[in-house]
Amino acid sequence: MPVTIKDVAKFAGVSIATVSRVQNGIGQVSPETKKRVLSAIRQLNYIPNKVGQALQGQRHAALGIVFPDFSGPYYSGVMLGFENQAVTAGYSVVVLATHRRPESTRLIADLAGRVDGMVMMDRTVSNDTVSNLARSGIPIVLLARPSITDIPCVRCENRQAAEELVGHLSGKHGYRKFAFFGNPDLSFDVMERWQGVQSALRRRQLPDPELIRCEYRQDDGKRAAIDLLAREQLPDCLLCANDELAFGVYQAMRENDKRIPQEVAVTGWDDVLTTDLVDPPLTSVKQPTQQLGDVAAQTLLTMIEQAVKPPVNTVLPSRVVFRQSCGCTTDSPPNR
Amino acid sequence: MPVTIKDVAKFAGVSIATVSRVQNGIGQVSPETKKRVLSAIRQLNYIPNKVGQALQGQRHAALGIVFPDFSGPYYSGVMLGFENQAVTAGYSVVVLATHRRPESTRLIADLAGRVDGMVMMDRTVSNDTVSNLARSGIPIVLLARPSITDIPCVRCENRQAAEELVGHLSGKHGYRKFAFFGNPDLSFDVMERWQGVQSALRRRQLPDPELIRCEYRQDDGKRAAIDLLAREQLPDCLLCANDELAFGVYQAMRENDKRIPQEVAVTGWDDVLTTDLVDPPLTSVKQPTQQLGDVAAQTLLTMIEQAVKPPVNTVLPSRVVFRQSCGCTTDSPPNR
DNA sequence: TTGTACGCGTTATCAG
DNA sequence: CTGATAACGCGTACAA
Repeated sequence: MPVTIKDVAKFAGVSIATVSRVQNGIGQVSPETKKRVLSAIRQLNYIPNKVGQALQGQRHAALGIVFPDFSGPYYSGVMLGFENQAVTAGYSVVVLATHRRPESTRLIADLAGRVDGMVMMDRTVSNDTVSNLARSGIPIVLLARPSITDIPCVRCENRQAAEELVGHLSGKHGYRKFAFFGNPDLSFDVMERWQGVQSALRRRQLPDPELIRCEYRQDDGKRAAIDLLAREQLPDCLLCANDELAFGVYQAMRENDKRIPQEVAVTGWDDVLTTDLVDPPLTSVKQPTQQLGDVAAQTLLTMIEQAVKPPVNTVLPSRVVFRQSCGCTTDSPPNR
Repeated sequence: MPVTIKDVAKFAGVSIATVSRVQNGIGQVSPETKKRVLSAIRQLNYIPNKVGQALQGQRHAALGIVFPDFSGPYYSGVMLGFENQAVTAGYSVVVLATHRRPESTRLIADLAGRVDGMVMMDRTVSNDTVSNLARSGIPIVLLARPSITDIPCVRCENRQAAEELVGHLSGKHGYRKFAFFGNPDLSFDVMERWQGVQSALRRRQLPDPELIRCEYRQDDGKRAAIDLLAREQLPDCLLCANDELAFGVYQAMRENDKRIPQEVAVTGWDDVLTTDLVDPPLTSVKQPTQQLGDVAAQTLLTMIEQAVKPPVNTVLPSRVVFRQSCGCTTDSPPNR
């Protein structure tokens, strides 16, 4: 049903090659036939078939991006940056969320067959799968996930932010007993945050933090906090691996009439849009999500188009934003 | 560089057709050669090329989805539902955000060339462009946008929700002067919400609401609210076209020491994740975003696979969630 | 049971 | 300047 170059050629009374020449502006065509061809193209509303082009040109003009999930503003930020760069460079974007599906390895292999390069985020598949894929020749960039062999990776700084956060909480507010909400095994970022918090406390000779293992959604944080409230004594401060967990903790505290930060301080991570509107405003660590997508796309495009090796490690800076949930009375950053 | 069916055939010492037969389980192959072929496939790590398959099968095995933008939890909800259905049905998902780009018409035509069907959301391109595209034969589903000719559309209910919202605000709280934040020209949903509010007020013989024209982001709401605060008298209640606008209004009110809902009531729309955690908890209208994506994908798949005409109009129910920003003292829904 | 040959839509090459 | 033809990778009639 769709109109092909063949149809145009027949309609204009010329050869396929001539239509192609006009279409792509390559080679010599007499003004007269050119006009005839262009008119035929317009009348038939001919659009070159992408699949034919891909097959002949050995190029998909598409980039893939693999997420573990989609929920939350973190992912939309990354996607926004990635899509923007890709489309500007003339590529389509194919998305895939693994959702911890058992067949995700197959799905990713499929994806690799329809794109010129792909970005893989965090714990989407095993290192082995990534290595195999990379060895097969397709350009790959890792996102929020450590580099494997020499596959480039782009991520946010976590350890120094943890250091700054803990320094403030212990130094300015005098907290000693910390708990960390999150599951380091589920995400490389969470792992780094947890380790950063641990070493920052050790460096100050403070007690080791307690790990409250929970997933990454609001409900998970709420449940974990309710469990915690059953104890006789609360920690001084709850460090949450992301803002959604912190919001869940807020719910649990509100429903149990516990006041933040008077009875327990809370901090988040990512600094999503509404952190300054919740009650109390949430102290969090700002991540440059959109830039993360930007840089990942640019790195990938460099690999594809120039066949030049991009930097293996790109680390984007994070920044702690102090608000009132940590015990501060104003929203401004502290003078250190 | 990638290994093709040709390579496998040569390696196994059989014809291309035989490899294809084994690969797709169609036709008769002797157990012996089958084993040889399978071993070759494994050893060479052969993965059928999607482009070749697409060209020969006249099928992309991909769906497209076009957003005006990506920001915010509303879009990620829709995307989540859509991607899930598509992948389950064996399709890849190609995303595109128009961002009011001037070349969006071309970008969408491009997209149409690499998918089997596409969903177009809200005000991404003109009705004419959509009609042309549909006439060219590609299955299209409209999302949060009225049906054009007989192109199926999926959307959320708005007018009845507006009626319920206004009924509560005027009936229970006695508000009379309303202002509506948003730009009805930018989105069909906003248009319906605005019209719904207008007629609900008219039906009650209350003064016409004032339209405060602003875009859809938090900053826009904040700016518009600051302008409003310069007046001598505020309206009784500010109805925001989405939650982000409402959050912006919150910021403006907080910075100017105005109390919600005592000095002015505020409501949002969409009911994103943190509406119950802001101060005060935001009264909003819950939209089934994920289901929106689900149903859109299913409708599209019906059109593609069964060549059967799906329902032209699918309207999913919305639900008002009453919290404290409208003047209620508890978070539970009112008894009407 | 297996192999040959063609078509899908495009671009590139080569001969005229 | 133009047209015929090969090639990309795959599936599938058709022939052996």
